[in-house]
Amino acid sequence: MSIKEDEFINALRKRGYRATRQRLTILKALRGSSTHPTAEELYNMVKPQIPNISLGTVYRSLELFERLGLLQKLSLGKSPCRYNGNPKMHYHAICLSCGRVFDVDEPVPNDLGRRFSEKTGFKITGYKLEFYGYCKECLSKSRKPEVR
Amino acid sequence: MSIKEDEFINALRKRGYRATRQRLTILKALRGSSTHPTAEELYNMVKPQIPNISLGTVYRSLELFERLGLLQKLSLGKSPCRYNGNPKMHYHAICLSCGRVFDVDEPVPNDLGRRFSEKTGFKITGYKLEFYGYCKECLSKSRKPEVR
DNA sequence: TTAGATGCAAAGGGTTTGCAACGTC
DNA sequence: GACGTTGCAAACCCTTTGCATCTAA
Repeated sequence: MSIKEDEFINALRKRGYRATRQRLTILKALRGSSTHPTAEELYNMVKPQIPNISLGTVYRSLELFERLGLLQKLSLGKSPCRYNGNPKMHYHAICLSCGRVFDVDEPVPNDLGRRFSEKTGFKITGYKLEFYGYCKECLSKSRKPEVR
Repeated sequence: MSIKEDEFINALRKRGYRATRQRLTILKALRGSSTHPTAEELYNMVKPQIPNISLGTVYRSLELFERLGLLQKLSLGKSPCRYNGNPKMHYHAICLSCGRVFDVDEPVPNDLGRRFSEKTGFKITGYKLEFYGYCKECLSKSRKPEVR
């Protein structure tokens, strides 16, 4: 865990960013969470350790982490964005009816996007795969399922 | 084209929604556009034909179309959401530096998500695959590329 | 006829931002 | 000491919503 922390600190310094207590604490909270917390949830998770941290700092850190490829940002319908700091890439399935986010544990085609990258010179640092549809519960409840 | 329009009208009526001029016009504008317009861009595209249409109606229609699986909504960083009405599924590659959206014309693994669906009873109506990274131009310009 | 849809405009709220103070290097 | 970062709170602006009116069925 501390080895990873060093890696993170180096990754920041290498690019001229500072390894502040706020950033370290936020990333640790994100990594330690198996859910996909919102910015506000992270704010509350971090507050016991840094009581006067501000929500703005959380947003600024998350934006930086995204640019550094350290997390996945999930923009769901109306609800606030959720952040996935799990280094293991995985898919999500999002229910269009209740809005819940499900993890999908399926193998990832490992050459996904390689051809595009070679053809265009686009450097892929990450990807996001989201399935949309309706979860079991909503399907059984809905009187008018909007399913193709 | 008119056949497709009939299909759309039926899809709406079947579920108790009305086939209004606004909805038909908005969907046609979206289908006829190869870019991924924002709600406001669609609003301006439709305005010549329905001068007193409101932005709220555009948003409400787009939200309905999404629930019906007729479009793909793309939530990009800070910019407003973009809507992809191209019936042919495709991927996108989003540059984290300049924010541009590139279409990826690569074959889609056709059984993606099938296992998850069978296992969990989740009914998949669509999916979204986005690559993140840095486009050629930004890579060559950037003095401090934030690339892993 | 009547229930769903629209137009309008105001409200909403997640996210961003300016600036002075602070902390890292 | 210099400059990147934070805290605070106000501003932003995309998106949603309430309500009277309209219209598709």
